[in-house]
Amino acid sequence: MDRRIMKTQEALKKAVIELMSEKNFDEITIQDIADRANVNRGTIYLHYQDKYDLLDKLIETHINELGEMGEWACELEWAEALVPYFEYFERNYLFFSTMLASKGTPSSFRTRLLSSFIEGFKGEIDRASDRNQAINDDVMLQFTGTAYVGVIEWWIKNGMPYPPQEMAKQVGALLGRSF
Amino acid sequence: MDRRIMKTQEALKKAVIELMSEKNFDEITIQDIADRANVNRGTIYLHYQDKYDLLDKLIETHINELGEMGEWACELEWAEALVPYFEYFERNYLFFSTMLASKGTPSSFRTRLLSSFIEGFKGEIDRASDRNQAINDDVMLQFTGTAYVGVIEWWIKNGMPYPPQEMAKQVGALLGRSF
DNA sequence: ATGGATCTGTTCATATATCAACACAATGAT
DNA sequence: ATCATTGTGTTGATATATGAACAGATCCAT
Repeated sequence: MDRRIMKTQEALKKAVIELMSEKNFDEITIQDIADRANVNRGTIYLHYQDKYDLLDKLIETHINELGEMGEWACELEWAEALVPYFEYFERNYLFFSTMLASKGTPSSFRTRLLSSFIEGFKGEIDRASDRNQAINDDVMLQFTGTAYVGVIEWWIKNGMPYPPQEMAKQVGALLGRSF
Repeated sequence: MDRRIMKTQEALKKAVIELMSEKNFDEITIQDIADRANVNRGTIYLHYQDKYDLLDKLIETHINELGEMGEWACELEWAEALVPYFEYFERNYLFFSTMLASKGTPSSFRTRLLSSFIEGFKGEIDRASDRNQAINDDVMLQFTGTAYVGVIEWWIKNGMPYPPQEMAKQVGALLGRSF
């Protein structure tokens, strides 16, 4: 991909995140975004339909990156496999805290995140032993998925009180217990 | 000036400063700068002759900005007039510390800075009273100029042990005493 | 010294970003 | 209601940045 495209899109996404942490998404104008990103207003339309599309693509980008990390980290123990995730959350703190906090966010981010996790969890259920015999996939996935999202949400909103490694270890233990 | 030019040049200058704080100027390659600035190698030649020209313009930019601050701040007491200067040094800490530290820097930055200050000091000498009767302009300017540069150099190299306001007050008092 | 590898400075065709201008919609104050 | 203001999305001409390729220079190990 052309360097200019990357730079422009990065700047735009960063700008939206920053602005959303300052005011409601509705009151953010295209010109605001352009100014913050130091980009011509028209340039935005070369990449996105409108500000909703921009927000959408921004979210999608992160969901996708999380998804790809999953494939990469399979074949690992939970406690280890989770480390890159929590590091990712930490690295993109402003994004996650904004998206999880912002009320006016269209297309609830939390919901999309949950779906993504549930999708990733499929195939992790231990059907070898019979301890999960009485538990439906639906129930299992919903249980672990919401649990996972919930801890992340708490961790982010509370300013990441523990380091990513620690979180990975503890949440990893709990997930391992559930599946 | 076109936004793209500004962004590119900013990125390039930032890249040079960073790289110079890591290795000797001689061993910095054009490709290094391009990579660090996330810019095509050829783009550099659209703005500068070579890396020496880039470094030169970088220094010139700061010298000029300092010069313009002088005109703006005249008609003020020294202690107040110096505040924006020290704030400027603080804001561009990496630049000044690198330029003052780097041995391999061609066209000694310290010398250019001194000339600039001496130029700015002209006209500040108190000829109204007769306490400076026996002192030549040359001597006065060289004295105060090197003193000023010296304190700045010390302040920067020692990690700015006092806040800019404090430095402005103290150095302001000393300069006022001299002129 | 010789050859391979890296760096330099330049060129070209092409892609992207810019600015200014436009018509139109939405908003808000009088 | 109306008018001025602000925001939106689009267009066209132009400026700048890009990547690839080139020839020559410099460096370095053999």
